[in-house]
Amino acid sequence: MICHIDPDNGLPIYEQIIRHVKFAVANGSLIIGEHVPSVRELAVQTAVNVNTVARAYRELQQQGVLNSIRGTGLAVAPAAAEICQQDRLTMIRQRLRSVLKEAVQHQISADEIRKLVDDEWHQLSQKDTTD
Amino acid sequence: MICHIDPDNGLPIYEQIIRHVKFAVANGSLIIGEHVPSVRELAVQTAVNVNTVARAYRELQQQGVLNSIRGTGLAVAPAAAEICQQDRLTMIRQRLRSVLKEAVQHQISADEIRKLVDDEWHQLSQKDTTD
DNA sequence: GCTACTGTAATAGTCAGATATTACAGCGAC
DNA sequence: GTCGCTGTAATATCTGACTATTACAGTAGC
Repeated sequence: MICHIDPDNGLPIYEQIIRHVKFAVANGSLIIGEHVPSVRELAVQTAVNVNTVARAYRELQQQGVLNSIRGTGLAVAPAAAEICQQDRLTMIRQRLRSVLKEAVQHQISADEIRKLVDDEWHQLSQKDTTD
Repeated sequence: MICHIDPDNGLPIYEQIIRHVKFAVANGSLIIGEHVPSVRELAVQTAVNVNTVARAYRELQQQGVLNSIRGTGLAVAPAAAEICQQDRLTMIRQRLRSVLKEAVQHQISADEIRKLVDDEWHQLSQKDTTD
């Protein structure tokens, strides 16, 4: 599992890890029963502290996405796929709503928003394929 | 000037105030030379600490949006309109980009995003008119 | 049983954002 | 000059996010 952390996207690091795992499960990069990277491994990989990864994993357990097998690691829970697929668009939707709320409040027009979205989307998806 | 603060939109309060003022100048709610609410007044109005408002106003001065007339208050600077109109879409664009970046990274399709945007925009603009 | 790996937890420290409180200097009106 | 407003600044305190470090218990492989 490859996990990019973006320090200035507004979300705390542990929250980004949670979302990464959920998205990975949702799109099949992580299969039920599969082990996620160990806290120490992911901590090194993302240049983040062990506790931060542990916190993310702890919350993922509480949400039923991961199962802990002490001494062995953490595996994707049976119910994870359903949970994560349901969350997939909701996670994006919530952040999107917050941005659009600001736009509406300040009389940005629907046309301007659509233009911004298309514009940014285009740039990002190009950048993504060239990475 | 009416200023809504949303504690859970990810942006710090002082940043939200800065943006509010800029948007207000950009769309003509605040005219050049006009006084913004005093730090104490806005602090009470938004249920926020005086220091937080002061910090926002300080940054707005540094950016050339406000002029301080000590003992009298803070007025919208002559250059403000131009600055704020240029910033108007950029402020939205930056937040939008961060959300879309996450979406692209996790294989959300362009169609899904457009649907989300239209959907959320529709709901928000309805809510906005009924407020 | 030893080693090496797991997760988990406690502790202490740093940093940014925000609060509460107090104080001070400048302007304007009376 | 005094009163009431303005911005500005310093202080202490709180919280959440994050880091660094250490420690401990469980599992697997040898």
